[in-house]
Amino acid sequence: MNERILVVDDEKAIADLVGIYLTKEGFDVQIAYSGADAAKAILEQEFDLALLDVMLPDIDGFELLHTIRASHTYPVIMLTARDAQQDKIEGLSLGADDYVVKPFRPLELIARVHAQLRRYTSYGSRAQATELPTLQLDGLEINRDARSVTVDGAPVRLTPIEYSILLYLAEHRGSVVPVEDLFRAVWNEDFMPGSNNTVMVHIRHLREKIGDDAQKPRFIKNVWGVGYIIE
Amino acid sequence: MNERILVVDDEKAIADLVGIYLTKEGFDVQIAYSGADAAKAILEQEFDLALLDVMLPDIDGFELLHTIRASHTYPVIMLTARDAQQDKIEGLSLGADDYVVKPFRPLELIARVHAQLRRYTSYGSRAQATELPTLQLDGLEINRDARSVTVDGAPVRLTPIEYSILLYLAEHRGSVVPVEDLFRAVWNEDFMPGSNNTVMVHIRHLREKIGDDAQKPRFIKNVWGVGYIIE
DNA sequence: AAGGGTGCTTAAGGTCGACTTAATCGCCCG
DNA sequence: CGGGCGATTAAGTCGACCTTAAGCACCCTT
Repeated sequence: MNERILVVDDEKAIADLVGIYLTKEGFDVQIAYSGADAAKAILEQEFDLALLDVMLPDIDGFELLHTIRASHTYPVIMLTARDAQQDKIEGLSLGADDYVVKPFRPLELIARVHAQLRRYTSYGSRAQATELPTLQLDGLEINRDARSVTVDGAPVRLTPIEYSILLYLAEHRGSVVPVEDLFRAVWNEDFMPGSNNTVMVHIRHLREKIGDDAQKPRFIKNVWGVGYIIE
Repeated sequence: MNERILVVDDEKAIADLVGIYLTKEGFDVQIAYSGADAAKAILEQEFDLALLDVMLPDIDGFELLHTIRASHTYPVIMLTARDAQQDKIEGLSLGADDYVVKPFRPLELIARVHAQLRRYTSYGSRAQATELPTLQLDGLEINRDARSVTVDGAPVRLTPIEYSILLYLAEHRGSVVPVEDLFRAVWNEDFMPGSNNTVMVHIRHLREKIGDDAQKPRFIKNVWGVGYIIE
């Protein structure tokens, strides 16, 4: 059973985008485009985590937070806009388990969601679908907390983009990741002709650092015409 | 028998939220929305810990603290508003065991409650794992009680902000702390473009005082594009 | 076997973050 | 009211990192 996540944002584009990323992560996503819909969903359904936009036309996010807390203990992450008055934002985000400032990188949001679920499922009542802070595969080890990577025990220093690429591929190991998806997850921008090359150069640097030979790669393999995969 | 906790805050929303979080942790929670109610509860009931808002319409939080201390020894944690630099010192010197600045993360509050209860119950009937007042790592030693720091045994004098930064990094050792998180934790304000530089200057002073070279740091290491880490 | 598309490599340039230094602001205290 | 200390802001340098471009190698199709 996958974790169920409630996403609340009146901006359809943002809500849908977030929904897509979370779905790709293997979550069951429910989207509400208004505070009213969200309130209804909160009362009628069970979730493992909620993502609330602070600014809603009908109900503000803080009220929804209270609605949730009245009968549930699952983590709540608030989405706040950067422009609005900071004091108000702080007040509103009071009581949330975490909050993310818009615009955010998809990977950052995903990371925070995972972090909260880790804490919730390990301390809470639910059976643990243990999301470990360190990811291990073959001789490759990724520590999310420290953002560190080791290959056969030897530490490897990666740049932010290299790390993001590796993490995304590792978290989707066993699945082919289209270059387009990879680009959007890491850069949070639309894929353009030419972006392809950018990704490739980073892949190359990455492979160099983790000791991967493009001709006979141990970790990051290319799927011709589609993208990359870690098996 | 669960520990009993008294929560005092005139803002119903906040008090209720705190109550929910504590209940979820397994505590018996009693909430007072006014200083008068709180005073009554203090006299009539026994508690293991109290959370007091400093700003109350009718009675000052410090007065409640005195009321408690007149006949009880259980830990008291003060909730202070943003501007708290002065309140902090005053509250502590007046006998509060800890303070939490609003807005706070629920997890932080819970952690402090647990810490205080551990200390309190370890002196009482219940044997418990001791909460170490001093944090040690390599040659760095941080004494929370005395707010003092030594490097290889040599005392180092830090300003409040420097100390806060070091303490936060030390408490999260092994994890990369994003500059934004660090800023929010120390300043209790939202991160703005330009805050970055402020953090850096303090990091520089800090490194200077603890004998850290930015090029090859022993304690505070930088993770490019993200933040800082003590390993 | 040839050709077009795709992936790999290399190198150069531009950008951005980290560090440093120094000047200014604000506050407490004498 | 001025001195001193700490906090903040500004400006400048340096180096790491990212992007872009171009040529080469490889794969797949016909």
